[in-house]
Amino acid sequence: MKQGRPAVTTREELEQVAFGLFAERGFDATTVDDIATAAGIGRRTFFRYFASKNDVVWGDFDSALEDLRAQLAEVPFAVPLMEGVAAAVKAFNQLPAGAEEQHRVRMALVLHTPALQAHSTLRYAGWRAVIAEHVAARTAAVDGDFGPRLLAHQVLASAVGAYEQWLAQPGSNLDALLEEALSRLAHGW
Amino acid sequence: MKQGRPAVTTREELEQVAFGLFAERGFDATTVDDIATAAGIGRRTFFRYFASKNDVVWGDFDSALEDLRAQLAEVPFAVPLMEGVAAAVKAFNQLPAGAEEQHRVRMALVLHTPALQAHSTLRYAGWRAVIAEHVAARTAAVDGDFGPRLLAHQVLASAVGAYEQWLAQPGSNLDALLEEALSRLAHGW
DNA sequence: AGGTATACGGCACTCGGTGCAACAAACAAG
DNA sequence: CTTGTTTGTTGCACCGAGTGCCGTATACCT
Repeated sequence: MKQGRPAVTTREELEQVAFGLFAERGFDATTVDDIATAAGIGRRTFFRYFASKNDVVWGDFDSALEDLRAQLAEVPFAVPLMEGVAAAVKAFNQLPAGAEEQHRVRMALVLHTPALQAHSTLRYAGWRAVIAEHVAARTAAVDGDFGPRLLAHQVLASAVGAYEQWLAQPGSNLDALLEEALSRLAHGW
Repeated sequence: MKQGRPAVTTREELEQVAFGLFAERGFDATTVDDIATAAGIGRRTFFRYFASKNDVVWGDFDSALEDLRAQLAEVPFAVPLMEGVAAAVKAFNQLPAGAEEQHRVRMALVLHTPALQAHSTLRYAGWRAVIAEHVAARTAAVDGDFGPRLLAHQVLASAVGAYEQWLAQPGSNLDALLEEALSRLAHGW
């Protein structure tokens, strides 16, 4: 069944290697060549695993998005819109115990490195689309309506704001920050 | 008094040339060489006028930010926070009659071109900083407080959402969309 | 043993961006 | 008019990300 030459490494392994280098010399000072060499693969091969150097930092964000989509779909229809969204967003950002430190490093990279800050917008678009889709489905919005898109923007802004605060304040509680940010929003919806 | 070799062109002129090419072939298919050649300058010179190809699209955003800052500073202390912010944001996005079409083109580029979407985040950071600074000043927040940063994120999200809607719906009213988006937020603050 | 599917990775190229150094054009002072 | 100073232009060489092409390597299957 399993035909073809076996892959010589994995995204996870490359991620490990790359994060090591990023921690050492910083994201910008690490070239794709550095990563490839450190991982013992060809530079060209690196780009088979990740579409760009930026994408390394995001792990498999796409499957995480699928989880979010599933989370949202499971929310009972009786639950008020914002309540369900807030619950799903918080669940989305719940980390398995022990992964906290790693997640801090990852998010610090994303939020404090200009190149990654910029790139993040493209990833956020997919995230917003999941939220907007859910909102549209739950509010009987017609295509092109303002509501879903706007709410998705505002929810994302709340989440990013919460993350910034979480990173800026060591020891703070991400879940509580998300709750605070999203409950502010809820008043308007 | 006016010493030195005179500049051979201006940012505005380069902007004109560049927008012409962008309209013709699209942003990505236009190289910096194309712009420089079309403007009759050297490629290296282009980068004396704009730090990057992306920045061409933003005109002199920095001075616009200064206007926003001034707008906010002028808001009487008696005016409720969100009311003042909303007024300033709407004023910031008020266009001189006739400039509407040009502004649509500019914003469509920013919001619909991946490379520019990504870059926009870096510009937005400055914009958010202006808002956050104002909010901090008007709410007696101490440094590191969550409020100002979060509100800035949410206000920006509202504005971007409004712009997206404005672009998606020909004939829609940007000011009204901003009003709607920001009034939603106001309930939580 | 031969075929096929899949992954690796070198090569050459494009494009954005930068540091450096030479050159050009203005004005001012002698 | 010449010389110096200031400021702007531009070519050159280089770096790094990203891509298309293509030959090669390594698995499994018949």
